[in-house]
Amino acid sequence: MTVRQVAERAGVSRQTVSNVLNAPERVDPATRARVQAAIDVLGYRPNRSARSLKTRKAGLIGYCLARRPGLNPFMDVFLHALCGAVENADHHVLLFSAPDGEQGMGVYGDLVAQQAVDAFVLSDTVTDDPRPRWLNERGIRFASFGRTGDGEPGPRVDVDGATACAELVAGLFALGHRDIAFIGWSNGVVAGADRLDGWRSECDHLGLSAGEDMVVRVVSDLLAVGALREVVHRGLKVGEDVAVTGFDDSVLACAVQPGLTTVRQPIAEIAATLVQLLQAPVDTPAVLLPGEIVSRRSAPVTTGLAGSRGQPALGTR
Amino acid sequence: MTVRQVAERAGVSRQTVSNVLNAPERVDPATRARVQAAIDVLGYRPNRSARSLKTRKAGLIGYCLARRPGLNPFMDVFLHALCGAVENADHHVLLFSAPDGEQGMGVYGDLVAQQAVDAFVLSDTVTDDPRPRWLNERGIRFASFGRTGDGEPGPRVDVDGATACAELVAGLFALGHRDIAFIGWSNGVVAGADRLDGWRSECDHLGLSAGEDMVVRVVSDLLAVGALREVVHRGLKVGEDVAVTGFDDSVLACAVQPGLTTVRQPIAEIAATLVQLLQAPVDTPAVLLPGEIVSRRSAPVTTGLAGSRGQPALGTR
DNA sequence: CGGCCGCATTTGAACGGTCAAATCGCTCAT
DNA sequence: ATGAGCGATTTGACCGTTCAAATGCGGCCG
Repeated sequence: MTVRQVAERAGVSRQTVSNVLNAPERVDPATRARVQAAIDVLGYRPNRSARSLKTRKAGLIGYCLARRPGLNPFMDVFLHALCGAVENADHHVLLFSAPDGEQGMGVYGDLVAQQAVDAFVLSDTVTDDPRPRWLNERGIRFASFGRTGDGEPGPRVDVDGATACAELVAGLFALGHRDIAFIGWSNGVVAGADRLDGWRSECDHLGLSAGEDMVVRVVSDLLAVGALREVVHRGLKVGEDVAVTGFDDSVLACAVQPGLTTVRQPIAEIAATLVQLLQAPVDTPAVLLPGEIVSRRSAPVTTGLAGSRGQPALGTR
Repeated sequence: MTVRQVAERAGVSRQTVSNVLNAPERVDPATRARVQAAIDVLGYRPNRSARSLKTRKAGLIGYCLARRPGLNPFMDVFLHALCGAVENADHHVLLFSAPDGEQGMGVYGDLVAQQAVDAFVLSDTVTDDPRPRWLNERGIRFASFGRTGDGEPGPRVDVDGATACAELVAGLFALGHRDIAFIGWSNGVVAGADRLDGWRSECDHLGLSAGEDMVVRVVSDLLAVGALREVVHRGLKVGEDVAVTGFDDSVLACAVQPGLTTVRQPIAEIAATLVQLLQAPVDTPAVLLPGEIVSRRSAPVTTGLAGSRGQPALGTR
């Protein structure tokens, strides 16, 4: 099924069919309807390869899967959102894998050289991630999801961890807690630096201690579950004696007992923004989206915002 | 960077360059080396669109994301494995989403009509999943991962749930348990029917009761976690009074306390097999791969197989 | 010495679109 | 009546690769 066959059936030339699809306003409404009818009858769909060859656009966005599967329970839902957002732009997501660090860049480069993808979406970025710089140096379009170092080039979007953490601290304060510690990843990891900042500034604001002795560096659901378990182990009541909060709203958060209060990431917006940013200039400032605090029993904060009650923990009817 | 430029630099014709890449044996070793050198120097990578256009192969395998993100904790690691297996065949994975049921098939059809993908890998199949039949009727290549109804056409691969469940029952029996129930999904869901069979036959074999009153229909980690929690709630000791096993070896399995004994799915083999099966005739019988029992504290079975000890539960050093 | 075979390599055409420029048919002003 | 102007449509060329057929070139045989 080609453009010629449609053209023949509609009694027009191939270019007119092409125009109906790509620039309908150039075609006379009557002709347009006739061509559209032919397209519908024949079930014609333009060949992607042929179109790509001429337009020099693949219609695909590359996404590299994290090297450590299973570690990011958030990835599943993120991919889903990304896929949807990309499809809204009449593109698709091409998955691939690559070695860690600098040497993995060859794969990125090859994909572009082969014209297999038009741009990349980066996530799971690490400290000194070579990707933003490498891609930028070669003029390859991309957009990052969170967690890149501040100096890194390229448009990026992230959840406003600072504000969300500050709100969590305020919420815990309102519950009567006065000793609020911060457990995060090891010092080198970029992720969560802003969360630490948010915790610290709100603690300062409320006159609470926020020294290094209070920083153990868990701001992820995975780490929070570990903390939660330790609290139980010591015979303390979670949500009363000790409140625990996470950061992700993964399945884990509602799977554990008691349900974990976390910050839900506005994934759909994140994905949509990423797709927009693929068109944006490299020097576009980072877009920060607000996270939504989801209150569960591990720290029954009230956020004052409507509709922020999370799904109940699993298994409790 | 085109095949012509490489040809010119190597002092040969374009076709010879093409042959070096696609049929090296047809080219004289000396010429081949010269061309290869030119390719390396120039960093030439063949244009995928142009190649696709001529060969009528997209070099992409379509994979539809499950409509319910977050429900399948296994998906993350599966996608990773699939991606790797597909890349070994010099292809890539194209992600897409589609509405449930019959109406979603339009998306599958369009992708093929556009020549955007060569074949599909199906997973997350449901009862009366229209996809195998629909694709088969149109001669579209695909391979399914588990859980299709028995009558469905097309090659498929699955984990041998029957054998794995039988082994679990035997392991529990050896631990002294005599009342072994089966909790599974609701009756309609295809998934786990074989697991139920395995449980039943081994119970019969050991002279244990396996009537309908013992069937509650959890053979997934998610369900197992619920069961586990209920046991704790009733003040019973998991792993001693009551043993609980799951089926997936998801992150959940080692995140809960005590760690959950489950069946690890041989994901890499599954993915590799799926890719192989894409070339196989539609009437290829289903490939069953053995699952590996991972013993944790929720049911400390000994399987007699070496190396089947799972990662320790999270947080226990 | 001419013709034939086989291997290595080259040439022409085609894959299915889209871009850019050309053409067509009308209207309207000169 | 002529031609400029304009919108709608068509034609020619090209994107980069591979297939199929053609060509060139030795060696071998008769």
